[in-house]
Amino acid sequence: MSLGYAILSLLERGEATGYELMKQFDHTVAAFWHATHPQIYRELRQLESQKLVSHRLVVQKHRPNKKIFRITKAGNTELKRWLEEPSPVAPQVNDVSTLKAFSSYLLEPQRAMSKIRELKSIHRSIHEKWKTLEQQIREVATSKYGADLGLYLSLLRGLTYEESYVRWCEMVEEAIQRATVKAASRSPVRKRATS
Amino acid sequence: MSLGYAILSLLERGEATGYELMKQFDHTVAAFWHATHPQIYRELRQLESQKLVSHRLVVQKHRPNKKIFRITKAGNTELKRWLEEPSPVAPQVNDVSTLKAFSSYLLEPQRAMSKIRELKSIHRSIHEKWKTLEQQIREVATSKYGADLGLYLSLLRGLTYEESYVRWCEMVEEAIQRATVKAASRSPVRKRATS
DNA sequence: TGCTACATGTAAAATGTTACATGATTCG
DNA sequence: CGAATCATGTAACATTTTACATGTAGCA
Repeated sequence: MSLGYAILSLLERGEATGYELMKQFDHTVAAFWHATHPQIYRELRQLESQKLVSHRLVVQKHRPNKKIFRITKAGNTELKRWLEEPSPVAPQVNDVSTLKAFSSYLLEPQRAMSKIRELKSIHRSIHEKWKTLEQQIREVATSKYGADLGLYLSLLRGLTYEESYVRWCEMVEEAIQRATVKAASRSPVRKRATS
Repeated sequence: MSLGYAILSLLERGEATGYELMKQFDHTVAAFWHATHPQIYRELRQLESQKLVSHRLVVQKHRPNKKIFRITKAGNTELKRWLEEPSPVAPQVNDVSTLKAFSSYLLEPQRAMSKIRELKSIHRSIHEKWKTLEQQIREVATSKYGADLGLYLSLLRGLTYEESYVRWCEMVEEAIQRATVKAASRSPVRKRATS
């Protein structure tokens, strides 16, 4: 129940509604976790049944009431226990773009090339976003050992991940170039590149 | 049904049994896709019902019979169509180790430090494995535009991914160091580091 | 004799996504 | 006046993981 621990990790930093947790997944911790709201509401109910979180109801006029969740003492203990436990080494898996690269030889080289350039520009801009954020919080986050440092560390993962994605795109471009140039240079007087 | 396309991508390179596909997921294309055998058998049945793959039965004595699957013409067409279609940009998500780093401030700095070093050594050795493989196939794979190039490109993704993971671990070590040293230097005559 | 590899599958549980459903407020 | 945001949830569906189940062959 990793999602449960993700929620506990957020609630450890302060109480929140399901809706707020959802937004945190989409923004703050997007670098390493994603969850949709039905998932979150379901998991919150489960965590509550295990007494790892509790909630209080805030009655609102002219708006639906909200349930503000907080982590319990038991939840805090469980979170710490889980931190100590060894994590399974999950290899990088199920990346659709890499899967497409695997079969990209079925496309014309020029087509494959333009696809990879599109992908590069997307990841380059995500990388820029992380970079900006990193610069903004670096000083404060690394000035003391606490929650901000944790946020900073996970943000760094987003940064290095996107960096590696851009780097990969560049290597793919080079490799395609090399493969097509080499192939062409072996038959200099050709009519069509692929036949 | 991305798993379906992963299977079609493998079968495009040659026929295989469900068992062989499973092994390919675990070894050859482990850099970007993972699937368990119940998943593969189910997906093969589904692909067959859509006429994207077909199979022939090979009767074996003293062993269970095997079904050798191959991609159909329709499957090949569908694979090419899918390659052209734009992929959703999936951000890097649901990494348990990064999630733990997010809450690592709950552990003693020394404990967090030793955890990240363990993680680094694991990813360093995976990285080495990809690096060796890359060097072995680079020349052949980039000498012509074909299936080997595709394999090479996806392997490069595994390489850059693990590289970025190791780099991240190093940055985490540095950041923890900085945060604890800074905190300590603000109270030079201390009895305990954390109190 | 016990472990690994071969080879296939089912069943159940857990997890994740998409669509449906409600209703007020704020911004342009 | 329409779109986005706030705030909650359900229902149905799809996907993924784990455990169960079977049986042979080869190796140490």
